[in-house]
Amino acid sequence: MPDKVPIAATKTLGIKKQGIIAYINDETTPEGRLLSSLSQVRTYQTGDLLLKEGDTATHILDIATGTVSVSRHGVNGRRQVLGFVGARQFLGAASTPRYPNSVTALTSVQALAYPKDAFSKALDASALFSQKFRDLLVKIIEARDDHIYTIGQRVAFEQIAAFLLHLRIAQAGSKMGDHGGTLDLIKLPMVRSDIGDYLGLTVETVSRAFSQLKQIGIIHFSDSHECEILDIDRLKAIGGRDDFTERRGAL
Amino acid sequence: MPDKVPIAATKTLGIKKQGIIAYINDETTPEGRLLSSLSQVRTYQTGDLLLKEGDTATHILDIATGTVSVSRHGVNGRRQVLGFVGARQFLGAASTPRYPNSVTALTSVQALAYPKDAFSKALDASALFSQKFRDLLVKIIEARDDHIYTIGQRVAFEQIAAFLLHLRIAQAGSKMGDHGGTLDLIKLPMVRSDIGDYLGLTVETVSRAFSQLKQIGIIHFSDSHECEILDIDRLKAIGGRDDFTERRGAL
DNA sequence: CGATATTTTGAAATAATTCAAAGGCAGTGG
DNA sequence: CCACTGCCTTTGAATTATTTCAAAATATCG
Repeated sequence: MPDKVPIAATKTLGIKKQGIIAYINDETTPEGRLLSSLSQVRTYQTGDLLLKEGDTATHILDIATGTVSVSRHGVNGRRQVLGFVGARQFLGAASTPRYPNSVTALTSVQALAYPKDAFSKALDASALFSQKFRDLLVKIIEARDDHIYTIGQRVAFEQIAAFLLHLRIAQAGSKMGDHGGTLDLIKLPMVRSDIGDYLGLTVETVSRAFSQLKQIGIIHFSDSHECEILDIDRLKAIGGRDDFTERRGAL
Repeated sequence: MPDKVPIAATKTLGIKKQGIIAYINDETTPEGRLLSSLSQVRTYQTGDLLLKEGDTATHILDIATGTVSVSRHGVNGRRQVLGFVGARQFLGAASTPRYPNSVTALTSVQALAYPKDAFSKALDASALFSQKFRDLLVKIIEARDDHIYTIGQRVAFEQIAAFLLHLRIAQAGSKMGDHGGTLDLIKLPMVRSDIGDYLGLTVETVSRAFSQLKQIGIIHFSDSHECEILDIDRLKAIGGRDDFTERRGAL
């Protein structure tokens, strides 16, 4: 019986539970099982490129552990970071034959790679999987809309506050079922220039905004990649869009 | 035989061909036909609200004629326009029970309203419809990414150029099969403050950017809502992100 | 045609960038 | 183990893009 289990599935048994695709994929259909068996585990180091904009789109990636940035490069050295993607989020959906964005590892990363064709077939084979995947896409759109609102309507100061609130929710989500606690200790795996490119600001402005929030006692940094929220209410007053509902999935 | 055709379908026969949903909906399935028959035509005047953020999400709207803006309102009078949506684009997808955005008519508008439940069922019933709809969602994400890049990385001057290029492609798309010509005569159904709220700029800055482009001979306005592109190459040099592939669908 | 809203332009104020430099932290090799 | 190197972060001062405030010109609507 062990020899009937596909190699990839065996290898990935531990990690699979962490991927959002594995979570929503319907393994009651033959295509669903096939998709599951065809996935491969890929590991990356900090700084590695998982996907490169312009490359032929062959796989859907499902982040199991670690964090990546999704970005797009302009002609003159400009770069826009479109999002930071962590566990239980996926990457690689494209309407064209090529990836529109680059994906870079901010930490060491374990990802599951699903071949695009098998992925499509599994979606076609299961209305439920299709439905859940569609829901993830809609949530990505809603997250992009939040981002657009932040960049378009808020000043630097508020953008940073909104960014922290956003990370807070994202990290609360990935901790679901965990030993609770530490909701207000935010990990920032990205460097300041990533944050700047995410918000359309310079590193200096990002740094100044953090300093401002520190100075008025709203946040505290033990080191520059770990932020403690001291006054969540005031932080929400500055950067809150009402609530920030939890959103999952990312592109 | 005529009495077997559903009333709504009869009434909407002329208009249906123009909606993107009718275009991609698979009427070979019973649910597909049902969806088609359940749609109703709605007409709006300039300024009317088609959907209001926070209202219960009951329908998917498919714009047949006219243009609308999709926007989100902040607490302190701020407003972010997320997109301008014209013929052959749809609205109303939401991951929550309520619409996340408001939709306002910029011109008189004819739209087809599909009940959400019937819409979901039709998607479940047809893998092809589901696939095409998924593709529209991915294209919306890609359009949002273009928008984020524009707001985050470009200066006012370039944003306006990019905006014009974007409209140009959108309008070229909706003219497909038309008597050709006039690709470089851009209609601007929205007012300057809509453009400002779309790009995160003030009306004054928008106006100044247009004036700048006029002065260097790149564009010309016959009236403030009709822009002629005189030098497309220079416009692309300023606001072009490489290409701007044609994108369809919108949220 | 008059009244109202939109667009444009100007001048002053401000937020953010650019340029510049110092301080902190991590990794490498003597 | 410490010092050196390189990168990241922070802070300061000058510059610039955009906003704000204000008013005139133009278009729109009843």
